[in-house]
Amino acid sequence: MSTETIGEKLRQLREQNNLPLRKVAALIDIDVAILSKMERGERKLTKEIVLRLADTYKYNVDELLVLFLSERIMYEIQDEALGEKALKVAERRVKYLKENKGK
Amino acid sequence: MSTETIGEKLRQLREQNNLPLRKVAALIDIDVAILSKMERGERKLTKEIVLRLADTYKYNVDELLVLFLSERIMYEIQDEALGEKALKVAERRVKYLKENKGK
DNA sequence: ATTGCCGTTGACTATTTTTGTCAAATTTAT
DNA sequence: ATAAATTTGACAAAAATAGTCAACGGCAAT
Repeated sequence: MSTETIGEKLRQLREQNNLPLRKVAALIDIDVAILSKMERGERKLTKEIVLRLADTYKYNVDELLVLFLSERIMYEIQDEALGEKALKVAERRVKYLKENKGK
Repeated sequence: MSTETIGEKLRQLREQNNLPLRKVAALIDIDVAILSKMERGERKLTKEIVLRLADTYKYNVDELLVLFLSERIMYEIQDEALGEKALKVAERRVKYLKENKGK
């Protein structure tokens, strides 16, 4: 199962491409320090950065985005006893909205 | 199905208790304007406020918290095509973490 | 029409969180 | 050892959030 964080995944991709932080940071136009922190989960990623990295590594964007979003979701319910219930409710509500989209 | 927002739910509860914003705001120690905005979804609620309101209205805390959390979750994936997938992945990951809690 | 009560709105400030920049320190590889 | 790569922390800038306040509008009763 995909138990890795998106940061770990991104570092893995970078290493597979044999690219140093320095180069990737230059390519996607952010500071090396920030990229380093993002890979290690010390800084939050943004959707924009994820997109640029997917492009840089030529990797499946959707897979990365799902990982990215799921992590943001998990962040919202961290340490919450009712987290799982909230997730289920959110799912039902999203589905409901979709069915009745546009009213 | 619970299709209402937590703001709507809270307003409903307040009205059922025949309490004016003014009084509830005083009870939970926030400004009337803020409470008004929270009930209408113009301002985000905080967990703390939800707890105080549940207490004020003597209403099921967990139900309100789940509603509150699910809304925060939905906020994270709003307009995201991959939202539902991300929710499912988040669920699986949360379960995984739970099973291996404490490592 | 005035008073009183309730809720809404917007402008403003303060506070907190997030983001960006940089250089020094540490680690890793050659 | 030295050079490249990465990590770390301090600091400033910017953005998001939260709080305060007063004016405004609706409505009912008189």
